[in-house]
Amino acid sequence: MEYVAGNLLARAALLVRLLVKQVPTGEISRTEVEVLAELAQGTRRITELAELEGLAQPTMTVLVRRLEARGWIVREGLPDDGRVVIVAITHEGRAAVEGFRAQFLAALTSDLEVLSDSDLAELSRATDALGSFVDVLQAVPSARGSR
Amino acid sequence: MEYVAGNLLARAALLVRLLVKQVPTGEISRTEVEVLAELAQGTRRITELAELEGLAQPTMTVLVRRLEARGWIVREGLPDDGRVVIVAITHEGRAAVEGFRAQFLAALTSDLEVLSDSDLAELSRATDALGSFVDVLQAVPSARGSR
DNA sequence: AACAATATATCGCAAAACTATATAGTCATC
DNA sequence: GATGACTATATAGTTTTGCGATATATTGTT
Repeated sequence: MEYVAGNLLARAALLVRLLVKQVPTGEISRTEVEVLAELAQGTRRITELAELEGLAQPTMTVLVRRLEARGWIVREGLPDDGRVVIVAITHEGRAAVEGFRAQFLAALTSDLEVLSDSDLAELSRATDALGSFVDVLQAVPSARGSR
Repeated sequence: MEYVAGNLLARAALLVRLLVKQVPTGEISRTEVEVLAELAQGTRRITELAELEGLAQPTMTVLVRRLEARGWIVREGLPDDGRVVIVAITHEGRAAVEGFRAQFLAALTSDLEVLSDSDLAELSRATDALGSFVDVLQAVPSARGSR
């Protein structure tokens, strides 16, 4: 447990920086891709998105506005409740996510090729493990009100 | 390979944001901790540090200056070469890293406790895998000149 | 109707990183 | 041993990305 606590964050953060550096990110920011990827699984409210991504609500409002301007998402109202904004991904949005992934894969291929099969398998497992842990963190409201 | 390329970055980045959010970072920034942790393994030049951390050299210059002001590192010249700055961690610097880790562990414990033993073991493996991959990325100079 | 609560939007600001460039020191060559 | 190319670090200015505080609009409650 000490091991994980002492090293996971640092390594994950460093990994992110190094990976980002490899790819000429282009038109779309990392956070934007993540939001789009989240939306690819279904519509969300602004606040919901913010919580899932670990961002403040005002940040998400602005981000969503940007995505809308580029035609990657649409904002719909909820008939029952005029305050709510439902965000849904568009076809163009899905295409943008796919495009980013393809570009990223291309840029990363040279790095991944260096790895042995077992290293790659290990990295794949690690990807799963991170996903599970993210789910845990998203589930635990921690210092927020418990919804 | 597509799986890793498509998901690793997004999950790692999200994990970082969620984890950071859990800890009242306090006096020291994440990047600072990482640099100190790197220096705990031995002295480095400014440029070397920047490359290892995936940051631009001017960013590292400023960062190192901040760390020096707090007494966490010292800057030494190289007798042979007056241009070079050798950065070394101090006892206080090591203590700062330890302090951060302890604080981080405390904040994270509630999250890690939720996990089963096997999940935790998996996360530990993931931490290793990330470390290895980071090593690979640091070794491949990619779009830079090959030193 | 008045008031509290909720969802989103706006505003101003701060941190952290970047690019471009300046400065200072070294090395090679003449 | 002076000159110019090269290298290591520093400085300046800007951009990006996020935040907190607060405003606005809508809903629910008494």
